[in-house]
Amino acid sequence: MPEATRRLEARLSELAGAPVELERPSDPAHGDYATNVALQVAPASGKGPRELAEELAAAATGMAEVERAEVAGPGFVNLWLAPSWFEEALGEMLEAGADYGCGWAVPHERVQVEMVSANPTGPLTVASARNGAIGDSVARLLAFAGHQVEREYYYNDSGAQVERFRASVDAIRGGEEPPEDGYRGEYVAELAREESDPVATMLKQIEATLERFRIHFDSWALQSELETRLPEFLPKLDTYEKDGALWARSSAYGDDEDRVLIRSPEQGGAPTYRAADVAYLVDKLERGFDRAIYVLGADHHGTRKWYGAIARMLGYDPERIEVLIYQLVHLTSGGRQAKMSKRRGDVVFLDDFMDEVGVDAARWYLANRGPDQTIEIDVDLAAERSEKNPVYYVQYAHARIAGILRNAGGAASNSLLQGRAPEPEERGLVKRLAEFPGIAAEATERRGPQGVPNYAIRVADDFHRFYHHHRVLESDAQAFRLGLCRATQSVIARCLDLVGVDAPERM
RNA sequence: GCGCCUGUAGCUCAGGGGAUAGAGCGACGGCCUUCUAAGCCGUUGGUCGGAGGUUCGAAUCCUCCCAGGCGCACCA
Repeated sequence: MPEATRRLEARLSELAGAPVELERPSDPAHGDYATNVALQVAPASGKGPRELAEELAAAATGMAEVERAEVAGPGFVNLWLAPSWFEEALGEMLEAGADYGCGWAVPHERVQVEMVSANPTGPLTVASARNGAIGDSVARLLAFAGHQVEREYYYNDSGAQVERFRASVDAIRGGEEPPEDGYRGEYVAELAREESDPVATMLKQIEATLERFRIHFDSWALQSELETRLPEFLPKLDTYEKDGALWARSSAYGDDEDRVLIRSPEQGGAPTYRAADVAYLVDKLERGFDRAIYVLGADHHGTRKWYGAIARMLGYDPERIEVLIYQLVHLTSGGRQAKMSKRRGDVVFLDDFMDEVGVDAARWYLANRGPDQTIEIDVDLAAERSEKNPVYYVQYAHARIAGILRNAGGAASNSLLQGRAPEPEERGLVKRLAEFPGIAAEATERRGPQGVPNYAIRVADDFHRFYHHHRVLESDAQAFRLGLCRATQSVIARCLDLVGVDAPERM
């Protein structure tokens, strides 16, 4: 929020005796900013809301940033901003440049975001892609907010699934069919033709796919390695034996049920995945992360409370553990639906999806929707490289601005109106850009990136409208409009970057 | 049966207490000798699943009901 707005809010808050949050009304007839504070405070003050609103409006009229103030409806105060507000706000953005809206978080934390973490038993699917798109965008938002962020991939290289996978490859190598509960598909046959360890090959392939998807991992954690540290942690847990197995009494610490840590002898006596979870959680926290975020698909939501429970059991502050759940993804093409399951032939792999729609559209469509929504992506629309596709609409605004700036050569850009009143399209655009820090902060705190791309569409709307109505170069307002272009370009580039989409100079 | 998520325009979805509920796609109609028409402008289209409740004010918060998705392993 611009400093000028903060000043306004502070002074109005003092007058009203309650915190004022200026909001942007949807109807332009209601001014540039509005506040409902009179409605909220009136019951306690003994005055009528209209009367209070009148007092606030009268006081606001005298403020330098305010051109005009009105009372409307049951007691809203509507404000129209003075030219000086637009100059100051744009000036702030230009001064901040690419850093506009960053670094607001206090205190800065060390945060680990663990994401994707798919078993290395097959290529990544679109379901894992949503995990990555959300996790990576949240990581980017956290870093933008000022936190120190590390991305980690945790892979299971020692459980029953991996053994089944290896057995399937070995079977084909021996000229047999994979076992009934094994893995099939083209990629299994391909791995069987190579000599290398299929798990290692899969991991390499997964990393390459993720790099292509623009997710870079700082570290990779192995389940087998963490399991070796179990003897260190098991005695610290609240456990009991039942039916020959060792159980964690997690239900006493907020989990829905108790979980088996060590299988009974009849089941092989090996540690479960849950046991490795314990070692991993301690490992994360002991490595010094203030916060550890797990990104899990809805099919794992049953274990959501487990992580907090073991933190509590081991005496750590459970607030340091966060579990982000996202719902499933369906793809449609020509009205038909593809279901994703790694063991069947009709899966949609992330690489195929990127081939089909491009990396930009893939990232866009997977970050575009709230994590709580089960989403359906129309592959045909996502693949369309045209005006129908919002991702290109936004990129086009960026490229258009790049074109103007190229044509401008080194012409001066600033935030000075030189006594001119800003045009409606200029007002709209500056106000829109002023929303950006709030949008980024809200997306970060909600751990949901979807607000960013949706906001970027609004910025592109406002820019295209401004562009259509006003000339930038060789106009009387050239320097101001070039400044506006620069600020817009930088906000669009940042929005796209936060969801892992490129901002092209030309299209 | 229990738990989590969801139900908003024909379709896919924004919307996390405010004024007349928005966008994209779809459908229909205008605008290119001017910095990129991947653009702009307009029309069409909604009992916000239902019923109660809280509030000056509810798509938004609470309760119940209905419908759908996902879980409820000594798989992960």
